[in-house]
Amino acid sequence: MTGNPAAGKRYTIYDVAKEAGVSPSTVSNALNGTARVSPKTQQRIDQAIAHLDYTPNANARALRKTSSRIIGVILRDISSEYYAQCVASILQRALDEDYVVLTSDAHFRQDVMEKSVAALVERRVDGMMFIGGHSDEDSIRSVHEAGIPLVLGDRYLEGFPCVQFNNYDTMRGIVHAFYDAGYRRFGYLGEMLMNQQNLQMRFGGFERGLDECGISDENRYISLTEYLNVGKMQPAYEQFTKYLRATPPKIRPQIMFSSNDMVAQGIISAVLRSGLRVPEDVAVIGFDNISIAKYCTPSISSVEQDPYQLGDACFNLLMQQIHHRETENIMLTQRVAIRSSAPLAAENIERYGLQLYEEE
Amino acid sequence: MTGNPAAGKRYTIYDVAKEAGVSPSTVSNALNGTARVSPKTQQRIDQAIAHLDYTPNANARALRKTSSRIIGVILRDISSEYYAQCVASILQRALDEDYVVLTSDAHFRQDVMEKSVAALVERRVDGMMFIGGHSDEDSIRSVHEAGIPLVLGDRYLEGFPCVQFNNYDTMRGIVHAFYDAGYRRFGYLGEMLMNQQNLQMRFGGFERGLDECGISDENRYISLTEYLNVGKMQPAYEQFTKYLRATPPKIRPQIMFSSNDMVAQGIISAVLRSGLRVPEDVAVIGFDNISIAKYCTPSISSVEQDPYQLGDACFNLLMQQIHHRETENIMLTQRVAIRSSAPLAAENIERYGLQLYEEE
DNA sequence: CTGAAAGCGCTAACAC
DNA sequence: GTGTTAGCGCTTTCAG
Repeated sequence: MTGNPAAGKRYTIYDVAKEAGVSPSTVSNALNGTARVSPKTQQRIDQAIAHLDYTPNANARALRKTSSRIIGVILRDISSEYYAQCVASILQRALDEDYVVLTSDAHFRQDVMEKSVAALVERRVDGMMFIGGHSDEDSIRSVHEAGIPLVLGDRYLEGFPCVQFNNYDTMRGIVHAFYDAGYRRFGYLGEMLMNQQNLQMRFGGFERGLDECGISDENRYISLTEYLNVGKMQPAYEQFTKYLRATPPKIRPQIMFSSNDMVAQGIISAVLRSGLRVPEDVAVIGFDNISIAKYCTPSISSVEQDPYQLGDACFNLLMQQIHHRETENIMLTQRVAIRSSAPLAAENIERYGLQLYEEE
Repeated sequence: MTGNPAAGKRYTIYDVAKEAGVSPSTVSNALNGTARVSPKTQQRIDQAIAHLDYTPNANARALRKTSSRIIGVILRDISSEYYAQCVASILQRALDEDYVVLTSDAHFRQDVMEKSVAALVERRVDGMMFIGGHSDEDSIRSVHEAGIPLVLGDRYLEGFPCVQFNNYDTMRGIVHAFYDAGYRRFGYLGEMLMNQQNLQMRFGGFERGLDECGISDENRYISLTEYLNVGKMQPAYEQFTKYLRATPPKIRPQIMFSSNDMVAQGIISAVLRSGLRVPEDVAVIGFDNISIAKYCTPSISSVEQDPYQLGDACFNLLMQQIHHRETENIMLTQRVAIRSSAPLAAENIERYGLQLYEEE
């Protein structure tokens, strides 16, 4: 709090050393615990630091050391509750471990992704996390080739450390569970799969389940639309409204699966505003279990995949990578939240090895 | 793409200089456009850079220059769609302007806030943004005293550059509008106001409106609860369910105002699950206009305050601060999205100078 | 336990 | 147009 130098200008370790009557290296040692410092000296240094309101310059430190203690996080799209919560957990872990986080949002664009990656490389981040990515393999490979530790979150790419959810098994199990409960016509509405590996797994599990249950093509309504990559509810709403209008009741799916809760809500909305009922006419199940899902009318059945757990696991894995420890990919377990939009008995869920999400 | 040095180790400007047969300063000039470089030399340098896959070290640059081209963003709580979207717009602007963003989430805690601020100061950020803060005046003042440019977003603090929304006028106007439409008993459910200036303004405008309309105390139901600072829907739901059970119909509010859409949905949920109707028995109006609001059943009337506009304005203001230009505080205009949970004729809204949010 | 000196990678004077 | 050199603030040998 003592008078600072001109704006921007701050005191250096030399100023502290002079004030404390020791050498800069001793101050450095005291600051970092690099070598023992006598209690007396320590105290004088502490006083000087407090007196000058000295703050070490982390950029200078990063320049000198091999590590910057910066990690970079690149998201496919930060502007959803789900990924925001994931980031929140990463930020917390980082703060605890004295890392600082450079965040970047590619919002689905390859060029933005490349520029973001370049910026992080220039800052000499100690490691990077790619969360929920999309058609950006080149960027990832280039980071890897530059020798920068990296981790992929909520996706999988051969040869890279990953944290994934068990999308395939979950979807497959849910299909079986609803089949057992008497459902015979199934629908899916979601984004184009393209390079989104997590969505591919979901859809793969879905189809596998249908195959195993002997559901024929005419009893499947499948719509993968690129519009959903941008907006969520509006396109889902419009698309499904149109579909309902054009399709006789006997043909339309008894249950709709969707790629996230926003899309699910769009579908529900379409059903209700078309004068039909959820779940009696069409049941709907979402993904992500966003916080509002429980309170919607009807409440939305959803697949929960804990974003905090995701962030946490990514952080752990990245730390291991940075410290050159052996790592194994992490598979996190999704849980099924059964609510009004697609009701089901708990035992139906658990029979297929799925975990039930219990409301608090 | 040529073989990199050992992991982490990268080529320097000297390597590029040697490869191109020029001096480091020429490379620097070529890189930064600091001085004219002959086309031939430029080309040789470009080749060398490409050949070595050279990336400048931004930390070294930051050490040497007066600016780090890092900005710090500290959020009260990043884990909501609203603030995530605000961050998204900041990230985009930053990328365009060649800044890099260190993000921090205080999640309402003073100690976390302090540690975050310290970390950003160590990195010598060129400026900081405090978005949606809370009881952290000391941190802000200390940053200011350290001579670091800063901006406050979605809040106001005397003496600091701020970007705010017109909370007071909006709330006041809405009260009048609903009064005109015949409503006589008003309620408010939200977080404790404490140091949250934006909430204080909202509540202040609310009370002012009621006073002007001559609404007596017994026709006001006001609940400011600290539980809402943590969860949103669950506590709102529980609280309002309890309230409804304990309160005779003639006394309960005809319209409930709430501090955000999550709370609004909690209230709506409580009303519906108590066997009452929205809006016939209790109308409900939220805040933030999150993307799902339009698609809930009933759709939620809400006050829209564009998070992208907020982020953008904060970024602009911070740039001005950094470049020592004169700045004026920015007041952004909220818009009222009228939907089923609290219907109202458009002219009622516009009569009080409020802007109507038109659905796309 | 403490100090002197070199150097991390870059830019900015200032020569040429 | 280009090169030489010093130094940003720190850590790290290596002596003492």
